This record gives sequence, structure tokens and C-alpha cells, in this order.
Amino acid sequence: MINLGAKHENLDQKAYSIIKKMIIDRKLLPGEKIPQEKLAQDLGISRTPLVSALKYLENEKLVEAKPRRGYFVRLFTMQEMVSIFELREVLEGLAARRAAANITDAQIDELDRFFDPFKTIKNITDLRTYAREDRRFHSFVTEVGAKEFLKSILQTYNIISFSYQVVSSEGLIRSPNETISEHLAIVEALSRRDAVKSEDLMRYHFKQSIARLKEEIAAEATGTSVRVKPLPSMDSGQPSMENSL
Amino acid sequence: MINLGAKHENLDQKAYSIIKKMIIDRKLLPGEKIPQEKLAQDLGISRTPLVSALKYLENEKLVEAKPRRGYFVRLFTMQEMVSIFELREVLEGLAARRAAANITDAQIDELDRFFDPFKTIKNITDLRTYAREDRRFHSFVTEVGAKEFLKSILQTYNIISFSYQVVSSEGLIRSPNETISEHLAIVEALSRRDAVKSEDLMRYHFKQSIARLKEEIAAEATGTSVRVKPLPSMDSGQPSMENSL
DNA sequence: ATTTTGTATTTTGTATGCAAAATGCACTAA
DNA sequence: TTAGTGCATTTTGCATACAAAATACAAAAT
Repeated sequence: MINLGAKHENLDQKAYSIIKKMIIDRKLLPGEKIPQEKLAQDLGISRTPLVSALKYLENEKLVEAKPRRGYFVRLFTMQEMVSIFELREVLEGLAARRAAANITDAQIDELDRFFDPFKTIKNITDLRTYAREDRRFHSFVTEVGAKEFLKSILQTYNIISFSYQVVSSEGLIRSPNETISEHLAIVEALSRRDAVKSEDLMRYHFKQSIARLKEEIAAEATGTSVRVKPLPSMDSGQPSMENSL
Repeated sequence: MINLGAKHENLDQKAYSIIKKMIIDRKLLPGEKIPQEKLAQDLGISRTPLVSALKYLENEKLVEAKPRRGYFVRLFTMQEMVSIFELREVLEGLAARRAAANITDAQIDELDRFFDPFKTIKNITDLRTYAREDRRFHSFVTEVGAKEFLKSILQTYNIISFSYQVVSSEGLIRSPNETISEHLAIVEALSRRDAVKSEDLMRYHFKQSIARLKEEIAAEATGTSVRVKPLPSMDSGQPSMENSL
């Protein structure tokens, strides 16, 4: 007896996807209140499945419930963003380790072409394109190495990173000239299916960015820099899930 | 202006806590269907807040929703249990790292008394007491080192580990004689506030248990052993959240 | 002009009702 | 005996209704 997926996708699931996308695409901004009645009408559903969807988003931390006051798009402090990156460090490290163990020959071919346009350039200036490739790369590793639990957690925190857009310059914490070699080193370790090295390099990559992030925060505190801010608005052309490093 | 907590705790939160406890205490067993109408009546509430609570438990993975069929206490395969332990490896590793950085002098004193009754014994036979101490130890590290995000994730997976009771002999994967030295080494590193060492040792501790777990699974597959099974029933006297290693 | 108070309006939390789907069960056919 | 088949019963998903709480806002008091 086959159990055909068992997923009809109810209204709350659809609402969930739509609202999630609205947050990612910054149609709903951090801190903003979510108008239940209005949103329900816009989606053509009642409040019941809408609130269900909000519950999901609540433990995904994308949304915050204040009892008797409603739901708000969640806002993160800089300290919390650092915590999230520390989480991503160990989780993507694990994903890389598993990816090295699972990767197929075809996937290795695909992997080898990552960052191709940048391999020969000495000074990378096209931040937008590099940032996109960066996100695509992290997505790829997650896709190959993470399933079920790890995948769902990682997706959540990647979305937070991205939707909050901690950093300016296309979301890059460090310049491409600094990170390209790290990226290529990870690619190389994965190609060799070296699990330990892949994990180590991925964690090193994150550690470096976290250190920089902390510097930025310290600098901002002393008034030296003001690059760290949520964007005022933006339509992510490609709704990639990853934040760039 | 003070924002007094902002938590009145609605019915769904209460239901959530109660159901969670029922799963931990094995009043509801893995695979079992959750009878909405009946449970709602037992709790003296309507289905609306009950279903809300189930949504929470759903993305905590303690419960599984099959559309149009209802909610079921989630059941995990052995492979999934290994994945969960791999997750705990990196997450508790991170928790240990942070704990080493945050721990107070008072907490170090407390920590030093962990495993006291076992320090002088050459062959530990009281598995039950050791297992409890083990869980208490892991809880302590989580409490000191993990907050917000990390904490909530860890709690979830610790509960799964415990509620599913992967392993026999009080939930211990390896014998106390094997793990006591690892535990004491972690205690020592934390006391010295050595973040790197604390993380490394915690991960080593998990890696060892994971390796053993995989052996168990392989052995079970070839019919050598049958120790790995969900318990038929049991009232956890102390509802500790941690699974023992 | 600002703060406070009181009242009208909106929004939340929860129960309830109902159609559609799933389940259980008696009956029939092999 | 086992395997269908059709019908009655239960359960789910969702909309709706409504009391209690929160909010907005106007009038009064400082």
C-alpha cells in the first residue's frame, strides 16, 4: 500500500509560504505588526488558517507573538545576529562534512564550476554578482549535505540572515578578494570528498566573517561606521535563501 | 516605559506545555494518533487552541501532521536518531564553547561537584543514578552556554532523544566506565574557561557515542543485538529534558 | 500645551457549526 | 476464509460569532 506523500497542502501551509515569502522579500518589514483581518482578506481566507501559519513562523523565529497584542515581524539585535552566525558556523560545518560524504560525481562537476567567472580576476568589483554566487554556493552545500532536521534549521537561519540583511555592500561581510580563496578551498575539499577538511574550512570561513562582524559592531558602537542597518526596501529578484559571507 | 513581560500565556501555550510533557513522560507514545476532540475535552478547552498547540509541536518535530488525517506523535528511524545526535554534537559543542566563555565562579563551584559520587569508584554499576547525573550535566552546560536560538533548538532535540529512548540500559549508549573520564575532562576544561578545549571535548564525547550507536544499528541489522527499541511504557519520575550519553 | 480620563472602535482569543474527507463496519461476493 | 463494496459515523479544516482585551481618540483637567 502506497501512502501518496500524504500532503494535500492545506490553507495554512499556503498562507505560511506566502507570508514567509513576504518577509523574505521585505514586503513585511522587521518590527511591523501583521494585520490579521486585512491579510486574511487579501489572501481570501479566514483568520483561522492565517493564525495557524503565524504559529509556524513563530517558532521559526521569523515572527514574534505578543499575547493579546498580535504578531510582529521579528527584529533582531546585532548581538542576536552574531549568535545566528555562530549557529550557522557549526551547522553549515556539519552540512559540509555530510556533503563531502554524500556528493555525487555529477555534483562535483557542478561544484567545480562555482565561482568560475571570478577565478581569473585579480580584483573583484562586481559585488552583486559575487554575492549571488556566494549564496548559491552555500545553498548548494546545504542541499547536498543537509536533510530533514539540519536542512529545516539551516533554512530558517539563512532566511533570517538574508531577510534582515545585516550588512551593506550586497550583504557581504567581507570583500570578495578576501573570501574567494576560502570558497575555492572548500570547493576543493568537497571535490576530494574530504569530510574533515570540508567541515574545518567551512567553519574557518564563518569564523572569519563572525570576527569581522564583531568588529563592525564595535566600530558602530563607537560611531566609526554605520554600515549595519536593515534595508529600507527591496525586491529580491531571485528569492535565494542564503545570506552571503 | 516598562513592558511587563508581555506574556499572559494563552490556552494554546498551556496546552502546548501539557502535551509536550505527555510526550516526554510517554503518556503519548511515538506513532500514536492524537485524539483532538477527546484531548480537548480532557483539557477543558476547544479544539482551536489545542490545534494551535499541535502546530507548535509540529515544527518542534515532536508531532507529525498528516493532512486530513490528524496529528501523530512522531516516530523516528534509527538513521534519523543518528542525524539528531550529529546535530547535538555540533550544537552542544557550541554550547560548551559559549559556556566556557560565560561561566561564573559560582557555576564553576557547582560544576566541580558534578559526578562527585562516581569520582572514586573504579567500576560504576548504578546506571540509573549515573544516567540522571549525565542528563543533569548536559542540561547544565546548555543552561550556562546556550540562550535564545541555540537553547530552543537544543531543547527540542534533547527531548526527542530522551522521549524516544533510543537505547536501553537507562538510555546510556556507552558504559559509565567509558564516559566518566570524558565527562570529567569536559568539566575540567570548562573550569579553566578553555573555550576551544571545551568544545573539542564535548564533540569528541558525542563522536564516540555516535560511533557506538552506529555499531549498535549495524549489529541490530545483522540480528546480533536487539537492545534498541522504544520502551513499552514508563513514568519518568524526574522529567529531565536530556538524553544520556 | 500637555497629560489624564472616559468612551468608541478595533483586534485578539476562543468556542461553535458545518461541509468535505477519512474511517469503521456490516454485508456481499469470491 | 479473504477481499471488496456501500453506507453510517467520526474527524478534519475552515469560517464565523462573540466576549474580553487592547487601542485610538476626543473631551476634560492640569
